[in-house]
Amino acid sequence: MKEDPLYKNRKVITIGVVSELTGLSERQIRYYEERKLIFPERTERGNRKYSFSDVERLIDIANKRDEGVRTYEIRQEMLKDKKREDDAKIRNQMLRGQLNARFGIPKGKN
Amino acid sequence: MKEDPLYKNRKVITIGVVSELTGLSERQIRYYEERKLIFPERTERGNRKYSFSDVERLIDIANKRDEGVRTYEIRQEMLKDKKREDDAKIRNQMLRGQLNARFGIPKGKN
DNA sequence: CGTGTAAGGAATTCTGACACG
DNA sequence: CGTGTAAGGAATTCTGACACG
Repeated sequence: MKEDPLYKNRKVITIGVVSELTGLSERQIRYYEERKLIFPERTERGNRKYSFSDVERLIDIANKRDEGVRTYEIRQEMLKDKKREDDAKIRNQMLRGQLNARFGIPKGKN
Repeated sequence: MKEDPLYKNRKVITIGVVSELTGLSERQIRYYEERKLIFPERTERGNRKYSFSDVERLIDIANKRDEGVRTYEIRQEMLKDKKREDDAKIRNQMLRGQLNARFGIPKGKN
């Protein structure tokens, strides 16, 4: 979908730097992964790599945790948001399909 | 000058990842720093951190090296480009100053 | 000049576990 | 549940140097 040069989503930051950037301990960062709140990639030998998006998400998580929200609840919210996005995407595609079928709208920029 | 959320310029990538991203050896990357072609930041204990801009510059450097351009020459080109930019910036500021002095143009963005 | 490599040490990261609560 | 910590090992990074050319 997105272009590759979206620096924001490229997983290139090691956990130590993420820890500095977010103020979270490495233990916390790894735990949030265990709870499926964050999904780093891995280097060949297993070192975690995060994107700027991940860093922002971690800051969000940290704020919610400060408010007392549990990791399970944070995950539920995430899944809800994801569902909304996916539904919106599907509605969009259906609309395009209809328009295209009836009027032969030339394919726009995605 | 620029906003902080410019992911492109934030120095967060370790040399190992930069090596993967550019295909250059760590030795080469450190050498280009020695030759003042690249300027990573350092973590508290001395580990180098690079930005996406740095990665792109390194790829440029690698291409020029492949063409046989020497590091010294690459540096000269860099300095020339920098001077052009700086001169343009100054001309721009002078123009703003003139306009402002004569017509009191409200301060624009930057 | 540009890059490879072996050297030795220090810092990083990883996993699984025990602890407290 | 969420996080700290000590444990042991493996991988990372650093610097200064020798090598070749």
